[in-house]
Amino acid sequence: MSPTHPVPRPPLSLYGRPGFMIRRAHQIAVSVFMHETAEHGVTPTQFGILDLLRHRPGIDQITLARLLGLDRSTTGMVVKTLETAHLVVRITDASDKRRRTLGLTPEGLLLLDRLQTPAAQAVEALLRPLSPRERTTFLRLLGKLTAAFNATARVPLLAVADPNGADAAPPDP
Amino acid sequence: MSPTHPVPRPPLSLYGRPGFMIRRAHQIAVSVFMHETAEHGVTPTQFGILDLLRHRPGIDQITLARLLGLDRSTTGMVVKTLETAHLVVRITDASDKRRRTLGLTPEGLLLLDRLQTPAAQAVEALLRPLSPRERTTFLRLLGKLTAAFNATARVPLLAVADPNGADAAPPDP
DNA sequence: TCAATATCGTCAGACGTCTCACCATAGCGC
DNA sequence: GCGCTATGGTGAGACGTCTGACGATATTGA
Repeated sequence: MSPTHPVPRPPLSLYGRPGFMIRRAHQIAVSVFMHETAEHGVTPTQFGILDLLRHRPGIDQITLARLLGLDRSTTGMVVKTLETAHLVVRITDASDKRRRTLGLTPEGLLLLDRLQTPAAQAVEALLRPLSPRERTTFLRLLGKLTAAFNATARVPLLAVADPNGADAAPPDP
Repeated sequence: MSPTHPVPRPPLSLYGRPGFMIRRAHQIAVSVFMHETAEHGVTPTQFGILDLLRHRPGIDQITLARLLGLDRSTTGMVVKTLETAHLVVRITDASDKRRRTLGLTPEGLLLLDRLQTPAAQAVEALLRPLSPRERTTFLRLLGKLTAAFNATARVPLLAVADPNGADAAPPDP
């Protein structure tokens, strides 16, 4: 029979599946990020939270979750980890005791600064196989695909608009 | 320097990151698959194993893992789940007692048949936001990106010949 | 005012995923 | 034959992720 594995060669329907390749791409993206930021010990998700918190300090966990496209449980768990690591603080909102407003600690901010370069390198490394033109196309199509599901997905992202300006953004009069 | 944040930057640098969008795409792909196949109670990974086992019955877990781009532990765990569900059988290889050759049970094969339509619908639903031309481009770039990492990724896929691949597939390191 | 509903958050359970450590078996070289 | 190394497989631990259930707090409407 086949004592040792023969080199495969079969036409596998699986390999043409977008879901399969997207999983692979995700796996690779995480791996590349972890490799580039190895010395800092953060995950892509943690980085995402830290990054968002710098831009939108004082938001609560639910808002954070919607901004990142995560569910409440996941967000709460990761934020707790970051709190334990003293990178993030959670303060119960006095005017709404259900809410816990979030913010970066000085250590969190420092770490985020240090992550800028490796994070950018991770992006560069991930897209290296594609030409500049292909990168643009790939990101555009990826954006089109994901954006189309924001309205229907289980956990749609919050519309992100408005740059410039301290306040604005959320509809909070 | 100490980049004290005046935050004149775009609101969320995160949203342009490929890693972030790929995570979203993965999340959406899984969600769409689960929705289309809800009545059958299988996950994309389980489906991948079932599908592969039909094409390559008798392979062992390690080969399966490499074909799917998964690590040994994950594969072992998922296969065990499938075995418990009587969809897959594991037989210790008489000539190499370390190996456990895998195969589909009649139930597994039947389930796989029933999954063909919903799985195809999941692919269709996932790609619906893109035009036919964009779909081709997207899949080509996705394939190029993932293929480029097969040699360097932690868990590279085994080389698999593509029936009618346009190009890509640099099978020479 | 008080009850119904909505929202924030947590917990438990499930699955996927990776790494590291370990066991059992094979193969190889001396 | 014996040890060394390679390989198939399992288990523990960690993290991310989702769903469903539940408690606490707000808001709203009769």
